[in-house]
Amino acid sequence: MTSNSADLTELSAQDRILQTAHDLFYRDGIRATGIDKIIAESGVAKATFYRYFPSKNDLIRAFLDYRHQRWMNWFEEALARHGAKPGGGLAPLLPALAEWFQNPVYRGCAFINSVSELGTLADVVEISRNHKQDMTAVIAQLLPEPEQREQLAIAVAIAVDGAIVKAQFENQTSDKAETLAGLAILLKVLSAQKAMDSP
Amino acid sequence: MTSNSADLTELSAQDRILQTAHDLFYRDGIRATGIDKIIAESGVAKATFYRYFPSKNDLIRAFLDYRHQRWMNWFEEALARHGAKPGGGLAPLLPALAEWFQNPVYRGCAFINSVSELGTLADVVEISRNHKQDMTAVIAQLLPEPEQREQLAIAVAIAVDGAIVKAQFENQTSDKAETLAGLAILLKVLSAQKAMDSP
DNA sequence: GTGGGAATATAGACAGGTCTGTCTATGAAA
DNA sequence: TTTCATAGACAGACCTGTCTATATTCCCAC
Repeated sequence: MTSNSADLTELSAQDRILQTAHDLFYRDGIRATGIDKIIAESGVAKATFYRYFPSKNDLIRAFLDYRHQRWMNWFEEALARHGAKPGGGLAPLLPALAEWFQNPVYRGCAFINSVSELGTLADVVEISRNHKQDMTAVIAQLLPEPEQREQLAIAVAIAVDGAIVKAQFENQTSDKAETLAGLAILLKVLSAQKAMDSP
Repeated sequence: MTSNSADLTELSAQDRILQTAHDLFYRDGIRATGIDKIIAESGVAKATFYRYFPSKNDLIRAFLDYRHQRWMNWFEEALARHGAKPGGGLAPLLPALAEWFQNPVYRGCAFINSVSELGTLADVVEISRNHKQDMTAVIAQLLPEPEQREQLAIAVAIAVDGAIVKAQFENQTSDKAETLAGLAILLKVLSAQKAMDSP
């Protein structure tokens, strides 16, 4: 999920804007990033910017959609890399998330950040809610038991979101050990949930 | 934890500013709230504002300290109201948090929101980290086992933070049933953790 | 080959709004 | 008189969005 800003030259103007906005919005915050900065760093003219994104709010929505796509792709790919199979259990979650948390550009979940920052915009909240639902659906695929799978997936997603937040509070250069240890406990007890409930 | 804006008349100018800022920052966001709006709603003059808060950043820090105090007081009081005793277990957590999540002005955790919005300000992150440590310490008091109490408290705090975030994504007027059900599962399995580990 | 038009792009001036912070003038209470 | 307060003008920075002028490339017709 690294963004290679050096590769902007081969992209269309629209993609350059979107990728630059993605990086700056994620790093510094949406409101903290003026459109002139995006324009300067993506190397487009103002008229081009407004051709593709008629307003900043349009760009914000595009950013969230783009982020959703990228993140979901990464999430599923990282889980698979760590051995995920349908119904195979929660084990791949921890190393996959560790990968993300330990990325030097990590600054939490773009959707949580956006709702925090722009919670008064209904479509930001809607997009973010949908993102979390999709994340929860992927987690549900990991769970072995069809019974109460949805409920358990929600509980796991809550644990994941909590870890995402806590990792954001840890020093950026740290290995997020405390967060990962706490999440490990949660995933362990949630995995053991079925053993307890099985007759 | 209701703020009664109608009671501002009996407060000092400084407290009026602080309380007004608290309400507006929490409701709309810090950057979304200009100082002129705080000034207008607290009924002070600009010179008075700057007498007590030499810059907006000073006000933000004061807001976070004030919020910390208020929230921690509420948290401990709500747990006690729901039957909390040292070592008495996690049961009071769910109703206490339900109380908060179901408050019509609920908009998540001010500290999570602030880090999301202003993550580039080091002292905002520091204050927020300290807040979470204090919250975790209160949670630790609920746990019965001295062994691994710190680790378990961290896991519980992660679950709580996840629920805080998810409740913010639910519709503001809803009863946050999905979040509370998910959190209930987490607290149940975490509470059962000791039973599993005890010989 | 040349010229013209269309499409897309660049650089950036400009208007108007919002924001933070500085400051003046005045008023009220002790 | 001192202290603390009010109302609000003002400067400068930043922001979003509108618009002008210009440049480049491609395609087509002559």
